[in-house]
Amino acid sequence: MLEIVRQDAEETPSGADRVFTFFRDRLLSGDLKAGDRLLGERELALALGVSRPVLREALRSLAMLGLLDIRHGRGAYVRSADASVLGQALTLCLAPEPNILDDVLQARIAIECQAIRLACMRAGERDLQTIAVLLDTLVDSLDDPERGGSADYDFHVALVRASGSQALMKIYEAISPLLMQSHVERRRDTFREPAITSGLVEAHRQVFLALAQRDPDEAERRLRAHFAIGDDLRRKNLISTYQASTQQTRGKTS
Amino acid sequence: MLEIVRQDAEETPSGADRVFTFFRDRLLSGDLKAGDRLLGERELALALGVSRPVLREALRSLAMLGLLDIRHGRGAYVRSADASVLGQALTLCLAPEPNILDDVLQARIAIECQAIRLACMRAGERDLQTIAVLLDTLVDSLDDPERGGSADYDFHVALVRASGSQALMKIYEAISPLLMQSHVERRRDTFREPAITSGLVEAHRQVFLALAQRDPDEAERRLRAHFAIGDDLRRKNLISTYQASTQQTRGKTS
DNA sequence: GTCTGTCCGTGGTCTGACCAGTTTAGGCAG
DNA sequence: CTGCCTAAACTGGTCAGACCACGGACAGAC
Repeated sequence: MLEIVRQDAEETPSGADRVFTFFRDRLLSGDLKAGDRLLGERELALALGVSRPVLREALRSLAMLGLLDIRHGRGAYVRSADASVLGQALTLCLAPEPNILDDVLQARIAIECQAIRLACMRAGERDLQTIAVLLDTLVDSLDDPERGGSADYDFHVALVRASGSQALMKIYEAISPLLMQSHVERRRDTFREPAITSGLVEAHRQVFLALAQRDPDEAERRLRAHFAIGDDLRRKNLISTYQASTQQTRGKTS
Repeated sequence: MLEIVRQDAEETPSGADRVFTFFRDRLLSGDLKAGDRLLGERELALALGVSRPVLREALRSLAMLGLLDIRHGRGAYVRSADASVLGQALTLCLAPEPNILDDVLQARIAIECQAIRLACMRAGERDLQTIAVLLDTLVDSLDDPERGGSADYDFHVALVRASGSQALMKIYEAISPLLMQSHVERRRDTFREPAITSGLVEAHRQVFLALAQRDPDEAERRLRAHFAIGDDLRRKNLISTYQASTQQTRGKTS
């Protein structure tokens, strides 16, 4: 059957907005797939009945949202959905709030705890193998804060990915940039103490073990214990910082 | 051969992008607060050294991201961060994925379970009172799918809010529109059966009780049980649908 | 055959004008 | 003097046409 799309005159849909929603809906419905190339700006403007500046405003907005990849001299291409935009949006939303770092950490715990429960039920053998490899990497890179932090992050990402939930994964990716902010420096301050790092590895191993045994409750408990340790560490670090124990002057007491 | 010194020493920051990031950073740093009014387009264009179309592209992009509220004849005003953009972005990101509804439900469970744990520790008396009131509302609106669904939603939102975590709250708001899609119809199909609805209320009550007693583990367990019931319901509904039990033909078996 | 330079199509920008809502200030009537 | 009503001066919204800058493709020279 033939459906005539009528862009009826609502209340001031305002040209650029019309074009914007036009393309957004095309993207949502799947008419436009990632990699598709759009027509030239002049042709599009003509086809949609708007001037080029207006068309450009809409296109630019779509590009800002990460939906389009506009390249000078090449053209505009549809880009696959990207979580980075999500992250930016989240950052903007949380910008005015204080104590965002701790808050985002709570979101992280939320996602991971649910993810590992799902993973216990749905993770495949390859998922477990991947995580096991990352666990080894974690052990191998204990003395390197850079690589160690990266391995740590990869481990947790693999955990979330093993849940098989795209929604959890996307949200996790979205909060990752916020997470990074505090993660690296925190690790930089603690990696030197062997008791801590070895405990860290042990915590990861226990989480993995519970996952491999497909025990959701146990896995979540281990994971929460792992986070609790980090929380303790952070608290102690805070205390020692404010106690003016100037013996370790490497950190900035900002 | 006069060599004219060009001011753009960078690598194609591309006018509109410069303006965009300029304002975005101002918003992030707090230089621009919600409610502030921007200068006129002509003045801004002059001040930033770009033409009006370029300035407009940037402004329009910011408006699309929900950061600005541009009104014809009035001017451009800074808008407080809104979770609706987050929701849109998430929708866009998850659009190409199948089974988004179930996935988003997993995210919801993740957020709520962590939220209630935090709530057990941080909820104030007024938070508990609010939730108690909503619980009563829930009881009072058992026979109305519209009001009942709304009360249900409000109850869970209050739960998350009681966690005191803005990050959890924002993410919850972001996934809410996705949640709504499946929530209303699901409830419409089940509200008639008294056993279910009464069980539903009981589940909510138990969650609240555990929260009031500040017992994180118990609260999470109750909450998970509550979700598990919904899951069971959905599964049974699915089964009965595919068993061609045509006695209830209101639902489309798309 | 490869390299290179020119050409063409693309997005990027500018200018200047005009249209359309919104506010406001001034003038006119009471 | 007070009140309303109109018109001017904002504001953003749109348009047209032109030109610049970048990238790739083709054709010519080596």
